[in-house]
Amino acid sequence: MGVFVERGYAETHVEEIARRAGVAKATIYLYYENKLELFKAVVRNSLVAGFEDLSKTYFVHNLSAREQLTLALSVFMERVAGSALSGIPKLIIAEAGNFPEIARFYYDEVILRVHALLVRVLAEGAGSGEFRHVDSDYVWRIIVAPMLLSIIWKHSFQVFEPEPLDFRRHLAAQLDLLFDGLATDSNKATRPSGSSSA
Amino acid sequence: MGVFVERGYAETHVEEIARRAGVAKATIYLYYENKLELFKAVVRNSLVAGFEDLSKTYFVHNLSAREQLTLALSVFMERVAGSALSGIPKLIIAEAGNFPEIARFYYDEVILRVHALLVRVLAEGAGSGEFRHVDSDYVWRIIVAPMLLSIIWKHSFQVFEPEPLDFRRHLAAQLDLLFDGLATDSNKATRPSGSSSA
Amino acid sequence: MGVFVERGYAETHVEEIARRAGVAKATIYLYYENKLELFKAVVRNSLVAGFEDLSKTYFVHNLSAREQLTLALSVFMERVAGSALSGIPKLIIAEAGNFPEIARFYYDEVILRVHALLVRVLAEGAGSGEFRHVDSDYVWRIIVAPMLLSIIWKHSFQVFEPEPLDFRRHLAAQLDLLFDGLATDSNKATRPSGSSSA
Amino acid sequence: MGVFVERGYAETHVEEIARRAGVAKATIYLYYENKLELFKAVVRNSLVAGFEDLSKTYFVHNLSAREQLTLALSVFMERVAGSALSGIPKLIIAEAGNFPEIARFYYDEVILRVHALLVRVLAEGAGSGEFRHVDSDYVWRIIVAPMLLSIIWKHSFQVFEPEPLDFRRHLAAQLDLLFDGLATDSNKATRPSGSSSA
DNA sequence: GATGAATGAGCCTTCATTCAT
DNA sequence: GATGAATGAAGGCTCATTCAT
Repeated sequence: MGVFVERGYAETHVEEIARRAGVAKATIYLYYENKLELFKAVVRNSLVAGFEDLSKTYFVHNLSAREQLTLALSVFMERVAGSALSGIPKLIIAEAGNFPEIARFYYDEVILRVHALLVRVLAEGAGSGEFRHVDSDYVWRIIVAPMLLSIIWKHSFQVFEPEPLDFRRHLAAQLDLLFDGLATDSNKATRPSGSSSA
Repeated sequence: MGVFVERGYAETHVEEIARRAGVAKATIYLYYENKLELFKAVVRNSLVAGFEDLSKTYFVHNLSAREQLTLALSVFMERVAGSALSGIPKLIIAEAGNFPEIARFYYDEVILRVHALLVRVLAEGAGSGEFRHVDSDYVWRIIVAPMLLSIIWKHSFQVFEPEPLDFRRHLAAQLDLLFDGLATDSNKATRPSGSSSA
Repeated sequence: MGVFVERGYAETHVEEIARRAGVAKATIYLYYENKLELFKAVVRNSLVAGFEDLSKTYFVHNLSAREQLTLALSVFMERVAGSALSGIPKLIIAEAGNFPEIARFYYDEVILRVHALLVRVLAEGAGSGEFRHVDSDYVWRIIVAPMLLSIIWKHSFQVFEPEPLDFRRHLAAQLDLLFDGLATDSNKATRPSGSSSA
Repeated sequence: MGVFVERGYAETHVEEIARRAGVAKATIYLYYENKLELFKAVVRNSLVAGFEDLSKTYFVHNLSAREQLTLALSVFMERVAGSALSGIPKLIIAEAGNFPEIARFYYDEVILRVHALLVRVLAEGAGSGEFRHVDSDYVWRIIVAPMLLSIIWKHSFQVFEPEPLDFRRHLAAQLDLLFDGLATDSNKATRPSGSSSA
């Protein structure tokens, strides 16, 4: 799968895939109808692998909303951003124009789930008083964004930097900001529905 | 430029570029040595256009750090994400593997500047007491991330949604979170250097 | 004309011809219908120039056959082999396959004349007792051959040699051999019609 | 190989080569990197074939210099001039300007060998008293010239003549002239080292 | 008369795909 | 089941030629 991620669909030749698989080019066609199906299979399999990997960890309960959010992001960071799976999103982004079907697949299988998950956690947090009420249909993307950026960074700009991006520090920075914001207390917006300040 | 953004480099045929330009294929080669040079020129020109567009607006002074940050993100949102320029970053991300030279160009011309700008504003904010002290070398990416995501969303997943992403609402959600964080006051982390605690 | 000789017809571009002529490419087409006509004109003109050049010298009379032969070869050597005209034969040889019309032209204008000239001189020499009777329809080519070779050498292999071919020495070697042969007298073939043996 | 000889490199299209070989154009590229390599291979192979063909015959010993010379020229005439191999020299001459590398190859592999061979035979002949002492560094080309001319004639001008060139007669004419010269005995140059005439 | 700009036609080359073995 | 060999289809690029200015 690495080849697809590095070079993109068009620049990835069936011959090279075969070589890396240690078989002849023609052999590929015994298992896949054509290059596009091969590509889809690769994406699908990686996605499945990703799901299984993620699900191993996430079925834990009795966590506060904050803990859930922290856990979700941490898990993603470790299992996806830090692994070979990180290539998938990058690939989807790059090829969405040429293969809407694949983008759709990813949208249905990944994006909608992430969306649902985050909206639920935000709602739980708001319900429990942990979180402020926010525009969750938009906020969820703000939360996801740094994850995505870390992946893109890794695949596209890492090479130009002296040191690799420290995923833990990246995550810490996000969580710090995410929960507490950038402003100092005296500079916070005055919110009528301030919590238990009284 | 649209074709390159939609289809990527490989799937964009010189013939189509020529057709859209209303000239014959050979004519393209009067102005560009080859397809790659054409591609680079397109990216470069768009980037230049982007810079000029941005710089028209950003030379404003006597703004608080918060106002600067808000302004920077707003301007980007309007001038880049909301315009045809949004295709550039998407394109760079997709083709970085095949054309490191272009990725490098973008890194030097865009990313480093954005980095410098944000780090400076963060420092100013921290100096003036507006902002908390944060890990600015990592935080700057967290701030940029939602901008990037909005672009990617637009180019890769917008089509699958009933309504287009509302850039203003997206920005508002980010700013809300960015400055104030998600946690309610009583759930903030206790920070030793908490400001108005006294 | 140099370009045609060096590169051949196909590799000689109208653009370069124009550049060397100090005009624009389109200007060429004001004077020549197309590239082929231009090529023919170049060949024709060079040939005409060659003829005029040669004829200036050759109208001398009262020479013995041997003197005539010597003169003819000398003149050719100086006026053709040693000049830019040498390119013509090389060019004809190279392009005869693609442009039989040109080869024919050369055959009619040059080869047949040379043939006639040499056959006549050989006949005169035989008549006067200067030369042996030889198979003049074939011998004439043997006489021409070294001339041609000197031209080919110059255009195709000269570059690989430390010193340029010395045309005078080349001619001297030919004349020496041509008149006296290689064998020592005692090794000559015994010819019944030996000349002044009686 | 015929196509290259007839049309030259530029006018020989890979498609036609493929057609003559009874395969598809793309098949050619399975065996040759590109058109130039194909061309080189054709030349090289023909040359190799030529060498093998020649060497089969020439390892004969105990021959007088005259016999050696006669044999060499006869063999060349039969094996090269009279065969398809005759195309090679014509091709080299035509394309030397565009592909110096190939001309060099031919120079090294063929010309230098021929040169060495002839110079040696001339020296042997002079040593044994069979031949006069001549300027062998120039004379060798005079000897080769008619061979070359016969080839060129065949490929470029044969078509315009009613009868094909008779190689045997051509060779006979050359040998006749080569050994005995053109002049009758009484018209020979008076050479001090005249042999045993007395 | 001269030319800058434009192009149609064509060739080399690549690569996903097929198929006989 | 695997593959070596072959190819159809397509794209990048070149260049002789045209034409409005």
